[in-house]
Amino acid sequence: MAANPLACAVCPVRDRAACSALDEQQRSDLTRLGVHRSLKRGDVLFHAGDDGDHCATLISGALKIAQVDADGHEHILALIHPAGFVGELFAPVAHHDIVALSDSFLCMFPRRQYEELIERYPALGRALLRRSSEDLLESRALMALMTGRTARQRVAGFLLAMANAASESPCHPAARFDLPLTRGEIAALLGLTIETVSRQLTKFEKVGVIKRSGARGVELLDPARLGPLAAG
Amino acid sequence: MAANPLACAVCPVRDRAACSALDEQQRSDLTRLGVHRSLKRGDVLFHAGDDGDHCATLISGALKIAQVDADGHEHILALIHPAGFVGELFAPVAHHDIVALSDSFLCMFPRRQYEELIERYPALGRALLRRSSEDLLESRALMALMTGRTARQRVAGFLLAMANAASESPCHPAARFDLPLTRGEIAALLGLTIETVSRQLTKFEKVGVIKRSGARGVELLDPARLGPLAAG
DNA sequence: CGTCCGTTTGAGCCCCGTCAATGTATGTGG
DNA sequence: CCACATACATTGACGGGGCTCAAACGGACG
Repeated sequence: MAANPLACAVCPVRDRAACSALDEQQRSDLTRLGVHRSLKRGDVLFHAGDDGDHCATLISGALKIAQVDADGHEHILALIHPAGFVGELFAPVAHHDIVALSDSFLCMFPRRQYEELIERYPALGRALLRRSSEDLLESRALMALMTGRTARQRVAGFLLAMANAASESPCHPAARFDLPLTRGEIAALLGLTIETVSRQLTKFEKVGVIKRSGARGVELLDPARLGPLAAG
Repeated sequence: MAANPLACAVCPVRDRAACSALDEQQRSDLTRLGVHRSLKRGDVLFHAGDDGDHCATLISGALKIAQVDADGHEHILALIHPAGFVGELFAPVAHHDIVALSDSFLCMFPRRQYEELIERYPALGRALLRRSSEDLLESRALMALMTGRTARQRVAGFLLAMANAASESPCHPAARFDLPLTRGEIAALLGLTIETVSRQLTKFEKVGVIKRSGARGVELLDPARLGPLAAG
């Protein structure tokens, strides 16, 4: 957890994050508000019930939006990727836990002052609206992935989604990547159990669709066959 | 499907919808753009793949955001209630089908001109951001309702959600209401089959938690017992 | 009265959750 | 360096909940 002056000039998400809607002059106002913060895997950024007095932009790494139900089981409601925005501008307290899935790096801002900047610079508000709309689409895609689909379809769909997220170009999936999630987290995301996820992965490996290296590494040997597995 | 001049003065959602962020003068600009439209149950407002050249505010009734998967099964991704906003401002084409669940009434706007109005009146953009954030929360609540829960828990949670939506005051559920969804639509929303939904409802009635009148009517005899059913 | 559409109910089976044991990687202390 | 502890992953056996297939029921409307 470190705090440094921001360095937008070399920021890897400077032209994808919400702040990219601002010009140099406007961004310097934002710079004065924000500080960097780094998280290690497992670190909690916000806790459900916390005062929602900060928000942030993810620069690198990955976060999960999670919730623990009455039975003590964790449900993962969404993943946040670099350039994503974190924080609830309109809720008095946080609804969910925000936890780092891998070592991560963020720009953090005091919420109140960030909101003032939205009023001062409408382009920032429009950029956030765009991000929010994209998050909504992604959330609905995740719902479609999970609703009324078998374990095989969910795991196949998840692998495709992770391959696309790992790739720089959004059109073609990466052939080889590391999962930022444990089996338990995959299960919590897909609404399955650890054992079922594990069994599906072994099945995929047995039929030659993927190859596992260690617990996290995945290589897509036959991406073309994964699509049909996810659909049918 | 009718088109009339707008009558904001008597609009039932005039202080909850996005346009409530505008003053009289600004709203009159919006009025010039929009027309009313009424839908009957089953009417399609937007089709997936359509040019996203219109957006709308729902005045009364209810809509579903739906998608048909490769197997031909419909998945319902979200419900839209009065004062809700419909349309994708940042996508070239519609991702989902938007269909009326019951007879509905909307304000429709050409998207391009609506976007211009957002640029001219930043308060409108902020209101939409707020709505979008709320939709996101709702979408994630629906995910939590469905993930890793039994059929009984899902149907119980669904009944509670519908009772709250049917009530005017969001705190207390309505004791008696009509479901705007068929069994098939409930199943498509909860990720179950028609048969399972039907069986759960008969079980609830047998143990005296609810009473059914016709296919659509539901009376909550013992709302206090429904919460635990949904949680545990 | 008859048709159509949605709902209800029943019978059987399979997928996936539960419980349990084993395997593997990493770190810690002697 | 090895023994040990911890955490995560894999694999197996078993049972139950929900999906599939199938039939009967009920209301709306001509």
